Amino acid sequence: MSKPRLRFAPSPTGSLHIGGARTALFNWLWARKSGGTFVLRVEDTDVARNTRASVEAIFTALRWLGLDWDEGPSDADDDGGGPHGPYFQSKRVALYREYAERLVRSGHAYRCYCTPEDEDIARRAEADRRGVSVDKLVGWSFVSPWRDKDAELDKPYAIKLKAFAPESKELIQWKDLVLGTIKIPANSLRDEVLIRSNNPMPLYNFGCVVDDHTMAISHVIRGNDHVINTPTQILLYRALGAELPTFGHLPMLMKDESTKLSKRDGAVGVDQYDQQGYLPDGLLSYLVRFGWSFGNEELFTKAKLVELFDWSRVSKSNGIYDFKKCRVINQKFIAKIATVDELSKRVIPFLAKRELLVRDGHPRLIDAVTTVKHRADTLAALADEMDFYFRARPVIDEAAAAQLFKPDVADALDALAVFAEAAVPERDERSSPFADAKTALEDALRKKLEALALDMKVIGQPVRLALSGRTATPDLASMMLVLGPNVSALRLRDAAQRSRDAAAAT
RNA sequence: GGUCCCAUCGUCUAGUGGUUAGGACAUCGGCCUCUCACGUCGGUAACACGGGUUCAAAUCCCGUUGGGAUCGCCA
Repeated sequence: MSKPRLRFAPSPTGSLHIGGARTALFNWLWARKSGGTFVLRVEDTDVARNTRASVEAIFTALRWLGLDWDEGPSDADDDGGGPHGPYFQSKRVALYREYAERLVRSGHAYRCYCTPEDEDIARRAEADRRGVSVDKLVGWSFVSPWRDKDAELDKPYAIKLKAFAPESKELIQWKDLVLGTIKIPANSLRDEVLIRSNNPMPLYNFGCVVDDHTMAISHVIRGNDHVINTPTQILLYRALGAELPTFGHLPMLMKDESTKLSKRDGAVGVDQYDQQGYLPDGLLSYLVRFGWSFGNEELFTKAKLVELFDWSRVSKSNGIYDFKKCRVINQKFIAKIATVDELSKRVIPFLAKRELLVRDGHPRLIDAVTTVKHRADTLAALADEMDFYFRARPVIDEAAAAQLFKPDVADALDALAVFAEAAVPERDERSSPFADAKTALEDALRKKLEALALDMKVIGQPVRLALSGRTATPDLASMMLVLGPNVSALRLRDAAQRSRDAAAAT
């Protein structure tokens, strides 16, 4: 048994949709789990809707997610040159033509000289006959008069598959990896156009099968909306005399119980998650739950996913996409799974957006992240929590300052500035673990307050505001530690000064 | 309407003939506490309905209801 080959075959009509990302993930997971191959193929046959920018966006999104492909384009201009290329359908038109003609010769397909206009006329006639409007005409399909003729006229023609079989009692069936055995009556199928009369691009089902066949794809894993395409594709495989791949249809992502998730429903583009500061594995942890679960665990690294993934745990029912829950998962991922090191690297661009130029390896970066990682649900929020550490002067919450910086706390703030200079250690990479240093400083601070006859409940908020400019931050000792003795003292003295000035103002 | 698929707390789910139907998120309340978080303890909350099969059904079968997909010379 040869190694599985799976593929993700997006159509470049926009940025990568989270539904597409979910599909890509499942294909990628099984390829990695099984030691198989993950192929990326671009289904760019809809010239009117495809854009170069979309191709780039999809590649960027896939790379950001870490879903690397073994075969496929290397970028929008370069086909990559894998063993089964090209990987852009637009570059494979000769192949489709060749296969279509072969099907005509073998009698599985035929040349249909009806024009789309002919079909349209027939459609209207049928609608009139039934007394309904054309857009209400369902369950009707055009039957071509050319179906059983072997004509070769000097006119444009479409190539159609002979699938329409009203008298057939046959059931087309397959064992779906997710859904189990599915049986569909052969006579419910239509004669599908394989290649148009006026356009060399193949239609979806045909291009898909020719490519999956020639690319030796063994597992076709896709959304549930493709179940209905499967029987036609099976017919195509048969006509080609090709072996059937294993099909698997994943449940859909819904907006609510009765609406499919659409572009207007908020953040549905993977790029938006990147911009908002989600972690790739955080997003993936949420997405993987649409179809797969592992007990009550909901936080997974890719490595863990590859280890745990199995088809037997894939579910059949649609799921409602919950943006809030997605955010919560990301928050937990930041707090519990992501390493401080990774977060430090990833938060830098988000600090830069706030004009805080912190370089990787900055001595306080790791400590700073340590103090706030359980307080943020995105990297953007993380950067916000860390903002005051890296600003020359904290941005003071003036409303809070008016309440907290009163003359009666000035002496206390000055005293604590002295304390900071004496008791807060300079930290570097060789320092003791942050938690230990924090505990030690906490004790010292407590003793100091006792000696000064100050109540933490009273002086806590003024100190917090002095150090950070804010009223909600990590604990005092942690902040002093990250800021260091000199900056801590400086900020406390500034606050003491303001407190005295407040007396003059009133 | 035809064809196909699906159905456990608000949401995601565990459950594969015998469970007080479990968890997570959300929600509500307590604790912790220098603030906000985090953490922690506890509460509310579900097998869509109706028939079978069986000593026993959330689990198997049938039907009903509800929901989804699809019915293009789109993908």
